[in-house]
Amino acid sequence: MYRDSSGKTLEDYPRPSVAVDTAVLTVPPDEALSVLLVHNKEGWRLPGTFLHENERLADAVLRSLRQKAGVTGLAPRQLKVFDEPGRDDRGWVLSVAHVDAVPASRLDLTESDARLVPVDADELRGLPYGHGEIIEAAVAALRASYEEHPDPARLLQRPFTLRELRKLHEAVAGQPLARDTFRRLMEPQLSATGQMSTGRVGKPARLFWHE
Amino acid sequence: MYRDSSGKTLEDYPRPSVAVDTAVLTVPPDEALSVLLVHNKEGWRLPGTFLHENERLADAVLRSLRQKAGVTGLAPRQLKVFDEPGRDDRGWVLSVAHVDAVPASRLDLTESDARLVPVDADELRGLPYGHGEIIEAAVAALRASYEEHPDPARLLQRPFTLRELRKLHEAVAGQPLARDTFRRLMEPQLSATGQMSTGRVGKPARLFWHE
DNA sequence: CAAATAGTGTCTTTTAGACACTATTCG
DNA sequence: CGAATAGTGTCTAAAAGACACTATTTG
Repeated sequence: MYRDSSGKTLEDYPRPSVAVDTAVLTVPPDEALSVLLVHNKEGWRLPGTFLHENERLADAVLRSLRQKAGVTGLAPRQLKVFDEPGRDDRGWVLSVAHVDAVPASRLDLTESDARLVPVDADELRGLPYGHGEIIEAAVAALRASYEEHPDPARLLQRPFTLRELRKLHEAVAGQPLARDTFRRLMEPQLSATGQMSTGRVGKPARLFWHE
Repeated sequence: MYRDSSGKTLEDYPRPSVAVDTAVLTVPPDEALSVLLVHNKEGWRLPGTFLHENERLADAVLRSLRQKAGVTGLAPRQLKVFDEPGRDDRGWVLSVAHVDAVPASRLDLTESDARLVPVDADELRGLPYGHGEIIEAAVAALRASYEEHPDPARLLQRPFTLRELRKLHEAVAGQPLARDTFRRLMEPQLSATGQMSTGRVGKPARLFWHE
């Protein structure tokens, strides 16, 4: 047992509880970029949990998402630590905000108190515990990661046309993107599968994949 | 006192100790971008401290820097949380890494076990507790902030010539910068003071200030 | 055939980089 | 005067944006 110069151990000093809260972002088919909210006694909020003993923060995030949205296999990224004393009336609580993105098809919202809300909804401005601020930072982080790369969060699960990729980017960016500029930036980073899209109106498009 | 569904309070669950560690970056006159290290029983490391009860993380950073380098009035920025169990043999310790930048003239290294080390020194690669990784992230964050703006960390304390500003940017970037491109980017963001530099060889240069 | 979409080419504008030239000061 | 630095102009190359045109499919 480690003792400091006054003979005390770390356990003799007060310690905060540590929580994780996560903005899970997704793009449902033909819808806008949305964030996952869960319901508890106090209202709608980001999914979160308290850190267990000797658990990694990322593992606590995965545990909370498995329980609250039935989703697994994510790769959460830290955003920032919320440390205002008094922000949680249960006591001294630090919260480490995270962001992650997941294909909408992998979220199971059927039997849980969970739903998706578009990230520009007014409702999100008023969330307690700084959760609105977390969502803003999460959206900014996702937008930055999509700015230069085709699909860093792997939101597309199978080969896609340039149109499908552009529609995804437009949902993430929240604004339309020029077709030719988009193609010029993305095509060099993609590999053609050799197959073509079928079924819809218009000339069939090449299907691409990346990495 | 808040009690959960099993009647327990937050204090009944195990909690980690929380520390802060800070990479303090500076550019001494005519030297390279450097980081502040302090000495303790185990060797050289980044300055840090344990978070006190109900203290803000930024305040813990300021407290540790006041004690260990006699510097005040900084504005620390969070980088990331280190959470590997077992990273600290004193027990379960989370560490929140921070970065800050300060004019070299404001550091008091005379009577403390502290020194400045250039950020590209091999010695920094081997620091324990992920401190080498913190320094890399801190340098990247500082470089990103100087990429587009004249002096976001206020490392220049009085009016400066474009040459002085460029030398600062070259120290931060770790590489030479083209004179004309640099001027084209920075001059629109500066205000001329109307005064000129004196004393050195060459044509006197205009002195600028910003904000 | 009309509408919709894919694929490609080209022109213009903007920006970044390279370089050249003149101006002013110190030693 | 010569070296060093400031200030400005200009040419070129690269990138971004706008637009036009052809090709191929569905209904």
